[in-house]
Amino acid sequence: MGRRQKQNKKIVFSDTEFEGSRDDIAENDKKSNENRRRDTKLTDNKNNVTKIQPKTYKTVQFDDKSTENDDEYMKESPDSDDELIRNDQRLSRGDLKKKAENLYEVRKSLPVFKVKDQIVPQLLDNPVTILIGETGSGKSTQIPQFLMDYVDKNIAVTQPRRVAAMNLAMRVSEEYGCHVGEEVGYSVRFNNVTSHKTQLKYITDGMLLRELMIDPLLSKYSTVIVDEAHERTILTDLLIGFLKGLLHERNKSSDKPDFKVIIMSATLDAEKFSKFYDNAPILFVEGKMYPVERYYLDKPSDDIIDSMVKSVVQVNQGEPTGDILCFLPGQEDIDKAVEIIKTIAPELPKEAPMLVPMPLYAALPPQEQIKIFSNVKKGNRKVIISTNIAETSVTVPGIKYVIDSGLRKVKVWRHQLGLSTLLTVPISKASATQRAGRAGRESSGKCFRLYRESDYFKLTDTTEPEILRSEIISPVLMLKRLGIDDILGWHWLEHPGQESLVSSLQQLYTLGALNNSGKITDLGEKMVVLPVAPHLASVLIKAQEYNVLDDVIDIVSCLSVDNLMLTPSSEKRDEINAMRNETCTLGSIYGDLIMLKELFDIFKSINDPSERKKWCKDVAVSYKGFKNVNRIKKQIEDYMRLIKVDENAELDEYEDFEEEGSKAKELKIDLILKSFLHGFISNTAIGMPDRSYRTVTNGNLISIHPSSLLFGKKKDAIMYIEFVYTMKGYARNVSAIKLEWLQEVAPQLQGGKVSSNQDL
DNA sequence: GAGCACTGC
Repeated sequence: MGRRQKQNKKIVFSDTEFEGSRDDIAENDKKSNENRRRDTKLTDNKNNVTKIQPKTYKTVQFDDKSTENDDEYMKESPDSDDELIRNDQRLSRGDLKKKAENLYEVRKSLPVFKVKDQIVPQLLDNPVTILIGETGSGKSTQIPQFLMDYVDKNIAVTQPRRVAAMNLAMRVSEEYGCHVGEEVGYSVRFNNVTSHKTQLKYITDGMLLRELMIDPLLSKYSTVIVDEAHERTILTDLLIGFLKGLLHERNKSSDKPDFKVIIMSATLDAEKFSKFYDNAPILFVEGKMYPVERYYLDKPSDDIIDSMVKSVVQVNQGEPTGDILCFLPGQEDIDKAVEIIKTIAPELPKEAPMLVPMPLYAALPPQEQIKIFSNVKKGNRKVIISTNIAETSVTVPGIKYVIDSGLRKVKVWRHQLGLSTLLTVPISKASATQRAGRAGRESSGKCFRLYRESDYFKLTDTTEPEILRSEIISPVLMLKRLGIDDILGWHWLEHPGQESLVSSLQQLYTLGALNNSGKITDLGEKMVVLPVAPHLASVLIKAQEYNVLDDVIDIVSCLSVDNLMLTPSSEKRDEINAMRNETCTLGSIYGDLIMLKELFDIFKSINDPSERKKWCKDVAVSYKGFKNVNRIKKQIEDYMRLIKVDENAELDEYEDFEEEGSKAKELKIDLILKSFLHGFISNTAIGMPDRSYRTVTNGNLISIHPSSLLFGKKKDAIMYIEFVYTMKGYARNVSAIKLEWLQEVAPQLQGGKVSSNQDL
């Protein structure tokens, strides 16, 4: 390449060597932006690329909360995210106005505020605008407020994460001078804080899609702003696609367009969005980041944990105060690294700060996660060792050094095989920049990359959009709900590929969501409403027929909560397994679905919160998780009433297993499992004489996952909710089923594959 | 016979 000039600088610590380059991130990103802009002009003259720069640009230390939208996660010790929301309801209108006036001074210093007069006319003149706002530009908080003065009807600003939507609404309502839920509000799952007054609504993209399913014209809104579009989640991609059709629909009748779309994104992907929306203009606003120096290894690492630990020690001895953030791909690596640092920390030279390692990953219990926000003793140095969660979802304050393995874990869906694989893969350049940027939020910092600079140049520019490597049954059902017949020819922002789409259509047909001509059925309309995957939605509807809906709702709710079952440490493993088998007498025979039901019943039966917590600890389940199960259960019950599958079937009075005779209990369990079998008929396997299992669909070898209560038990046939491939094929959330049920539930299964005569 | 990254409804 030779594009960049280097002043080499070496830091040496045993066999970990960094080759330094003095470029900082801001500088380098600026260069690559310039390259991109040049490319745009070269390749597409019609693209109107406007670079807007603040007239008077000076360095200002921004209030963290005012400039970014992904922060403030888990600062207290909440049972649920919603308890994070500060309560400002007691302030008078006058006090609110005063507060807003004070905040106005801060707002004025934001880069995007300084170019307000240049941006706003552009946004007003075009039905679609692509706004590239770098980190710290203030785009998420300011742009929507600018527009409030000009547009009729409501503005929706979408966010990929709930916490971001809630915090942005909090902040912007303060700036605006109102209570949350008045002129400025938010809408996320379980929480709709809006009123008839609300003009500006921060909303998760999932919630807006849900609104779109109910009102396909989004007639309440004049403007939809899609924020963080560069993250390319499935839901954002879908939304961007739907909005394209909607622009056409809403603006075709009148000369004056009444519907506006703004795509806000970090640096990359601008051209793609612009082309997708018929060469929409691109605006560019610089952000505010402190410089981050980057260093590379001069030979590749052969043991990433070892290199990570050595680098931590090296930074600790060679660099002034400031905490360290390390990126490793997964929990196992992180736990190992933490252990090693804990062990060696007391042995290190006393001149350097004492290292205090802390793990950070989503499966970590909340009380452990919160520790990363605590202060360590003077003279100590925090070392946070994290997964990708610290790249976007959690912002750790006080970070001055980032050490990046350059790896992440990614779940890849193989639709041909109907299984998912968890792979460790190199990150993208965009991701590497984002990780490094975590060191430059409060002051200048340093980033040490545990790979060579030549390896960096080999990385892909951006992370592959999620839609290309995921199961897309639910998106396809949404398209069908909106009456889109030609799924293969739809204007996908990223076309998922024919195979993936055809397989989704076939599965939806098998579930009864589509008819022979590929149109959505009544059942499909009901499934799209339920806040669970289509497979589970069909299970719920079948359960109502079998009159076991309450039990199945409980189980489905448990399945909807991540990290409900905690994985005990290796020393405690046998003890916990024995305890779970003892506690769940039925689960130990029938499997994990019934175990979940038993555990949830016990959880509900304990009234005293501290006793509940103790019980959760004993059987290694998440307390917070079960509280979420309760909320999801209530939501599903509401939706089931809404869609009224069977007028005659009513939600039963709650009865738990203990109150029933053993015969009745057995029958009920059969019906519960049969309900699930209707949704998961292709996730079944037959027990072989050698204790292995072979899938019904294609005879592949499959093993029961060690986390299952049925692990090591011999059954005639099993049904599983998920099929993952790690060291080998594993079935997760396994239940024992009777062989004859397969015939009963799916006679067409005979002789192998589920057939489909659907005309595609 | 041995282990799952991150979100969203």
